[in-house]
Amino acid sequence: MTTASTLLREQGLRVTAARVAALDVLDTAAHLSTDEIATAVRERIGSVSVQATYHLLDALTAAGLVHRVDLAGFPARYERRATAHHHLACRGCGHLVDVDCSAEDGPCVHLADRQGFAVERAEVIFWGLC
Amino acid sequence: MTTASTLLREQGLRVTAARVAALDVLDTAAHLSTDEIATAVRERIGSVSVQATYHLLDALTAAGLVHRVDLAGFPARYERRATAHHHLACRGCGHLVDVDCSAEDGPCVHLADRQGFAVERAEVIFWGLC
DNA sequence: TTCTTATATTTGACCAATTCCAATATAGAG
DNA sequence: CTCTATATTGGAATTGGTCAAATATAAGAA
Repeated sequence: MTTASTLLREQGLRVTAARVAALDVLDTAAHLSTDEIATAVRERIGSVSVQATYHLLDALTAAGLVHRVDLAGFPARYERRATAHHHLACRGCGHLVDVDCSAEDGPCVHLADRQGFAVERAEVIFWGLC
Repeated sequence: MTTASTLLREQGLRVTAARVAALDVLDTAAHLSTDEIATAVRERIGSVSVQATYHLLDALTAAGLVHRVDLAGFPARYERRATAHHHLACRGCGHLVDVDCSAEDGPCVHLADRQGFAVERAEVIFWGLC
Protein backbone atom coordinates (compact mmCIF):
# COMPACT_ATOMS: atom_id res chain seq x y z
CA MET A 1 0.00 0.00 0.00
CA THR A 2 1.17 3.45 -0.85
CA THR A 3 0.78 5.84 2.03
CA ALA A 4 -0.01 9.49 1.60
CA SER A 5 3.43 10.52 2.79
CA THR A 6 5.12 8.23 0.28
CA LEU A 7 3.03 9.69 -2.51
CA LEU A 8 3.94 13.20 -1.42
CA ARG A 9 7.65 12.39 -1.28
CA GLU A 10 7.49 10.73 -4.68
CA GLN A 11 6.22 13.99 -6.09
CA GLY A 12 8.92 16.00 -4.39
CA LEU A 13 6.43 17.60 -2.05
CA ARG A 14 7.10 18.14 1.63
CA VAL A 15 5.20 15.88 3.94
CA THR A 16 3.04 18.04 6.17
CA ALA A 17 0.23 16.99 8.49
CA ALA A 18 -2.29 18.99 6.51
CA ARG A 19 -1.35 17.45 3.17
CA VAL A 20 -1.37 13.93 4.53
CA ALA A 21 -4.73 14.54 6.18
CA ALA A 22 -6.19 16.01 2.99
CA LEU A 23 -5.11 12.98 0.98
CA ASP A 24 -6.53 10.65 3.62
CA VAL A 25 -9.81 12.52 3.67
CA LEU A 26 -10.12 12.29 -0.10
CA ASP A 27 -9.44 8.60 0.13
CA THR A 28 -12.61 8.07 2.09
CA ALA A 29 -14.94 10.48 0.30
CA ALA A 30 -15.06 11.86 -3.21
CA HIS A 31 -16.14 15.24 -4.55
CA LEU A 32 -15.38 17.32 -1.50
CA SER A 33 -15.21 21.09 -1.64
CA THR A 34 -12.28 23.06 -0.27
CA ASP A 35 -14.37 23.97 2.71
CA GLU A 36 -15.42 20.40 3.41
CA ILE A 37 -11.83 19.28 3.11
CA ALA A 38 -10.68 22.00 5.50
CA THR A 39 -13.27 20.88 8.03
CA ALA A 40 -12.37 17.20 7.68
CA VAL A 41 -8.67 17.98 7.95
CA ARG A 42 -9.33 19.95 11.13
CA GLU A 43 -11.03 16.92 12.64
CA ARG A 44 -7.83 15.00 12.05
CA ILE A 45 -5.05 17.40 12.86
CA GLY A 46 -6.67 20.08 14.96
CA SER A 47 -6.60 23.11 12.69
CA VAL A 48 -5.90 24.44 9.22
CA SER A 49 -6.76 27.76 7.70
CA VAL A 50 -8.99 27.85 4.65
CA GLN A 51 -6.24 29.60 2.71
CA ALA A 52 -3.76 26.88 3.54
CA THR A 53 -6.29 24.37 2.31
CA TYR A 54 -6.67 26.23 -0.98
CA HIS A 55 -2.92 26.32 -1.35
CA LEU A 56 -2.37 22.72 -0.39
CA LEU A 57 -5.04 21.54 -2.78
CA ASP A 58 -3.39 23.56 -5.54
CA ALA A 59 -0.12 21.79 -4.78
CA LEU A 60 -1.72 18.33 -4.73
CA THR A 61 -3.54 19.10 -7.97
CA ALA A 62 -0.38 20.35 -9.68
CA ALA A 63 1.41 17.18 -8.58
CA GLY A 64 -1.42 15.08 -10.01
CA LEU A 65 -2.27 13.52 -6.65
CA VAL A 66 -5.80 14.83 -6.71
CA HIS A 67 -8.08 15.99 -9.47
CA ARG A 68 -10.09 19.16 -9.38
CA VAL A 69 -13.70 18.97 -10.55
CA ASP A 70 -14.73 22.50 -11.29
CA LEU A 71 -18.29 22.79 -12.52
CA ALA A 72 -19.79 26.17 -13.29
CA GLY A 73 -22.10 27.44 -10.61
CA PHE A 74 -20.67 25.38 -7.78
CA PRO A 75 -17.52 25.56 -5.68
CA ALA A 76 -14.67 23.41 -6.96
CA ARG A 77 -14.48 19.90 -5.61
CA TYR A 78 -11.65 17.41 -5.44
CA GLU A 79 -11.35 13.69 -5.96
CA ARG A 80 -8.62 11.05 -6.02
CA ARG A 81 -10.11 8.51 -8.40
CA ALA A 82 -7.49 7.68 -10.98
CA THR A 83 -9.36 5.93 -13.76
CA ALA A 84 -11.00 7.87 -16.59
CA HIS A 85 -14.56 8.80 -15.83
CA HIS A 86 -17.09 11.52 -16.30
CA HIS A 87 -19.58 13.22 -14.03
CA LEU A 88 -23.29 13.29 -13.62
CA ALA A 89 -24.23 16.54 -11.90
CA CYS A 90 -27.43 17.83 -10.37
CA ARG A 91 -27.97 21.41 -11.51
CA GLY A 92 -30.19 21.94 -8.50
CA CYS A 93 -28.01 20.96 -5.58
CA GLY A 94 -24.69 20.30 -7.25
CA HIS A 95 -24.64 16.67 -6.17
CA LEU A 96 -22.07 14.83 -8.21
CA VAL A 97 -21.66 11.17 -9.06
CA ASP A 98 -19.05 9.38 -11.12
CA VAL A 99 -19.94 7.89 -14.46
CA ASP A 100 -17.75 5.25 -15.99
CA CYS A 101 -16.34 6.20 -19.32
CA SER A 102 -17.91 4.15 -22.07
CA ALA A 103 -14.67 3.98 -24.02
CA GLU A 104 -12.29 1.42 -22.58
CA ASP A 105 -9.21 3.38 -23.45
CA GLY A 106 -8.52 6.79 -24.89
CA PRO A 107 -10.97 9.64 -25.01
CA CYS A 108 -14.55 8.64 -25.77
CA VAL A 109 -15.14 11.85 -27.66
CA HIS A 110 -12.97 13.10 -30.47
CA LEU A 111 -12.37 16.37 -32.17
CA ALA A 112 -12.12 16.57 -35.94
CA ASP A 113 -10.84 20.12 -36.28
CA ARG A 114 -8.49 21.39 -33.57
CA GLN A 115 -8.74 24.98 -34.84
CA GLY A 116 -5.22 25.82 -33.74
CA PHE A 117 -5.69 24.67 -30.17
CA ALA A 118 -3.39 22.34 -28.27
CA VAL A 119 -6.21 20.19 -26.95
CA GLU A 120 -5.49 18.56 -23.60
CA ARG A 121 -8.63 16.76 -22.59
CA ALA A 122 -12.33 16.39 -23.17
CA GLU A 123 -14.62 16.91 -20.24
CA VAL A 124 -18.05 15.34 -20.33
CA ILE A 125 -20.69 16.45 -17.88
CA PHE A 126 -24.18 15.02 -17.75
CA TRP A 127 -26.48 17.63 -16.27
CA GLY A 128 -29.80 16.79 -14.71
CA LEU A 129 -31.71 16.71 -11.46
CA CYS A 130 -31.19 14.20 -8.70
CA MET B 1 -36.92 36.70 -41.10
CA THR B 2 -37.86 36.59 -37.48
CA THR B 3 -37.10 39.84 -35.71
CA ALA B 4 -36.01 40.02 -32.13
CA SER B 5 -39.29 41.62 -31.08
CA THR B 6 -41.31 38.87 -32.71
CA LEU B 7 -39.23 36.26 -30.91
CA LEU B 8 -39.76 38.01 -27.61
CA ARG B 9 -43.51 38.28 -28.12
CA GLU B 10 -43.71 34.63 -29.13
CA GLN B 11 -42.22 33.75 -25.78
CA GLY B 12 -44.63 35.98 -23.91
CA LEU B 13 -41.87 38.39 -22.98
CA ARG B 14 -42.26 42.14 -23.05
CA VAL B 15 -40.46 43.85 -25.86
CA THR B 16 -37.98 46.27 -24.36
CA ALA B 17 -35.18 48.14 -26.06
CA ALA B 18 -32.57 46.39 -23.96
CA ARG B 19 -33.85 42.91 -24.75
CA VAL B 20 -34.09 43.60 -28.46
CA ALA B 21 -30.61 45.10 -28.47
CA ALA B 22 -29.19 42.13 -26.55
CA LEU B 23 -30.65 39.68 -29.04
CA ASP B 24 -29.32 41.75 -31.94
CA VAL B 25 -25.89 41.91 -30.39
CA LEU B 26 -25.79 38.14 -29.91
CA ASP B 27 -26.82 37.76 -33.54
CA THR B 28 -23.60 39.33 -34.69
CA ALA B 29 -21.15 37.85 -32.18
CA ALA B 30 -21.07 34.66 -30.16
CA HIS B 31 -19.77 33.91 -26.69
CA LEU B 32 -20.15 37.33 -25.18
CA SER B 33 -19.98 37.90 -21.45
CA THR B 34 -22.64 39.82 -19.53
CA ASP B 35 -20.31 42.77 -19.39
CA GLU B 36 -19.56 42.72 -23.10
CA ILE B 37 -23.27 42.46 -23.84
CA ALA B 38 -24.04 45.38 -21.53
CA THR B 39 -21.41 47.48 -23.33
CA ALA B 40 -22.67 46.53 -26.78
CA VAL B 41 -26.27 47.19 -25.77
CA ARG B 42 -25.26 50.63 -24.49
CA GLU B 43 -23.78 51.44 -27.89
CA ARG B 44 -27.17 50.73 -29.40
CA ILE B 45 -29.68 52.16 -26.97
CA GLY B 46 -27.69 54.60 -24.85
CA SER B 47 -27.57 52.92 -21.46
CA VAL B 48 -28.34 49.81 -19.45
CA SER B 49 -27.22 48.85 -15.99
CA VAL B 50 -25.18 45.72 -15.48
CA GLN B 51 -27.88 44.37 -13.19
CA ALA B 52 -30.55 44.85 -15.83
CA THR B 53 -28.32 42.99 -18.26
CA TYR B 54 -27.95 40.09 -15.84
CA HIS B 55 -31.69 40.01 -15.36
CA LEU B 56 -32.53 40.32 -19.02
CA LEU B 57 -30.12 37.56 -19.96
CA ASP B 58 -31.72 35.35 -17.33
CA ALA B 59 -35.10 36.00 -18.92
CA LEU B 60 -33.84 35.31 -22.45
CA THR B 61 -32.13 32.15 -21.25
CA ALA B 62 -35.24 30.94 -19.42
CA ALA B 63 -37.25 31.53 -22.59
CA GLY B 64 -34.71 29.56 -24.60
CA LEU B 65 -33.85 32.50 -26.85
CA VAL B 66 -30.20 32.44 -25.86
CA HIS B 67 -28.00 29.79 -24.40
CA ARG B 68 -25.70 30.32 -21.47
CA VAL B 69 -22.19 28.88 -21.73
CA ASP B 70 -20.90 28.71 -18.22
CA LEU B 71 -17.41 27.30 -17.97
CA ALA B 72 -15.69 27.06 -14.61
CA GLY B 73 -13.12 29.75 -14.05
CA PHE B 74 -14.54 32.26 -16.49
CA PRO B 75 -17.51 34.59 -16.49
CA ALA B 76 -20.62 33.15 -18.12
CA ARG B 77 -21.04 33.81 -21.81
CA TYR B 78 -24.09 33.74 -24.03
CA GLU B 79 -24.76 32.57 -27.57
CA ARG B 80 -27.72 32.24 -29.92
CA ARG B 81 -26.59 29.33 -32.10
CA ALA B 82 -29.41 26.84 -32.22
CA THR B 83 -27.84 23.67 -33.57
CA ALA B 84 -26.20 21.13 -31.27
CA HIS B 85 -22.54 21.79 -30.76
CA HIS B 86 -19.82 21.60 -28.20
CA HIS B 87 -17.07 23.96 -27.16
CA LEU B 88 -13.34 24.09 -27.42
CA ALA B 89 -12.02 26.31 -24.62
CA CYS B 90 -8.63 27.79 -23.86
CA ARG B 91 -7.87 27.28 -20.20
CA GLY B 92 -5.42 30.17 -20.40
CA CYS B 93 -7.49 33.02 -21.76
CA GLY B 94 -10.95 31.54 -21.85
CA HIS B 95 -11.23 31.91 -25.61
CA LEU B 96 -14.08 29.78 -26.84
CA VAL B 97 -14.87 28.30 -30.24
CA ASP B 98 -17.75 26.16 -31.39
CA VAL B 99 -17.18 22.56 -32.31
CA ASP B 100 -19.68 20.75 -34.48
CA CYS B 101 -21.21 17.76 -32.82
CA SER B 102 -20.02 14.58 -34.45
CA ALA B 103 -23.38 12.89 -34.05
CA GLU B 104 -25.86 14.06 -36.67
CA ASP B 105 -28.82 13.79 -34.37
CA GLY B 106 -29.32 12.98 -30.74
CA PRO B 107 -26.66 13.20 -28.09
CA CYS B 108 -23.23 12.03 -29.17
CA VAL B 109 -22.50 10.69 -25.71
CA HIS B 110 -24.72 8.34 -23.81
CA LEU B 111 -25.18 7.32 -20.26
CA ALA B 112 -25.65 3.68 -19.33
CA ASP B 113 -26.70 4.11 -15.70
CA ARG B 114 -28.76 7.19 -14.81
CA GLN B 115 -28.33 6.55 -11.08
CA GLY B 116 -31.68 8.08 -10.24
CA PHE B 117 -31.05 11.34 -12.07
CA ALA B 118 -33.38 12.96 -14.56
CA VAL B 119 -30.64 13.64 -17.09
CA GLU B 120 -31.25 16.66 -19.27
CA ARG B 121 -28.19 17.07 -21.41
CA ALA B 122 -24.59 16.13 -21.91
CA GLU B 123 -22.07 18.93 -22.08
CA VAL B 124 -18.78 18.28 -23.81
CA ILE B 125 -15.91 20.70 -23.35
CA PHE B 126 -12.57 20.29 -25.02
CA TRP B 127 -9.97 22.04 -22.89
CA GLY B 128 -6.62 23.16 -24.24
CA LEU B 129 -4.54 26.19 -25.08
CA CYS B 130 -5.08 28.48 -28.02
C1' DT C 1 21.50 16.82 17.17
C1' DT C 2 21.38 21.43 15.90
C1' DC C 3 21.46 24.87 12.37
C1' DT C 4 19.90 26.66 8.06
C1' DT C 5 17.04 27.65 4.45
C1' DA C 6 13.61 26.82 1.30
C1' DT C 7 8.98 25.96 1.51
C1' DA C 8 4.30 25.85 4.18
C1' DT C 9 0.99 28.01 6.77
C1' DT C 10 -1.36 31.92 8.74
C1' DT C 11 -3.63 36.27 8.88
C1' DG C 12 -5.87 39.72 6.76
C1' DA C 13 -6.88 42.53 2.88
C1' DC C 14 -8.78 42.36 -1.57
C1' DC C 15 -11.32 41.02 -5.94
C1' DA C 16 -14.59 39.68 -9.58
C1' DA C 17 -18.86 37.74 -10.76
C1' DT C 18 -23.13 37.58 -9.37
C1' DT C 19 -27.37 38.01 -6.55
C1' DC C 20 -30.76 40.43 -3.59
C1' DC C 21 -33.62 44.21 -2.43
C1' DA C 22 -36.37 48.29 -2.52
C1' DA C 23 -37.51 52.18 -5.40
C1' DT C 24 -38.68 53.88 -9.85
C1' DA C 25 -39.94 53.55 -14.72
C1' DT C 26 -42.35 51.53 -18.52
C1' DA C 27 -44.85 48.02 -21.81
C1' DG C 28 -48.99 46.85 -23.12
C1' DA C 29 -53.85 45.51 -21.75
C1' DG C 30 -58.32 47.60 -21.11
C1' DC D 1 -55.14 57.56 -21.30
C1' DT D 2 -54.95 54.89 -17.26
C1' DC D 3 -53.59 51.12 -14.68
C1' DT D 4 -50.92 47.37 -13.28
C1' DA D 5 -47.79 43.82 -13.81
C1' DT D 6 -43.30 43.57 -15.13
C1' DA D 7 -38.52 45.78 -16.17
C1' DT D 8 -34.86 48.53 -14.90
C1' DT D 9 -32.04 50.93 -11.64
C1' DG D 10 -28.76 51.65 -7.87
C1' DG D 11 -26.80 50.15 -3.97
C1' DA D 12 -25.50 46.75 -0.76
C1' DA D 13 -24.27 42.08 0.18
C1' DT D 14 -22.46 37.29 -0.81
C1' DT D 15 -19.69 33.80 -2.45
C1' DG D 16 -15.62 31.61 -3.90
C1' DG D 17 -11.35 32.58 -4.37
C1' DT D 18 -6.54 35.20 -4.86
C1' DC D 19 -2.51 38.03 -3.17
C1' DA D 20 1.08 39.52 -0.11
C1' DA D 21 3.66 39.84 4.08
C1' DA D 22 4.85 37.63 8.42
C1' DT D 23 5.63 33.48 10.88
C1' DA D 24 6.36 28.56 11.38
C1' DT D 25 8.22 24.20 9.98
C1' DA D 26 10.25 20.11 7.05
C1' DA D 27 14.21 18.18 5.91
C1' DG D 28 19.08 18.53 4.19
C1' DA D 29 23.77 19.94 5.88
C1' DA D 30 27.06 20.59 9.55
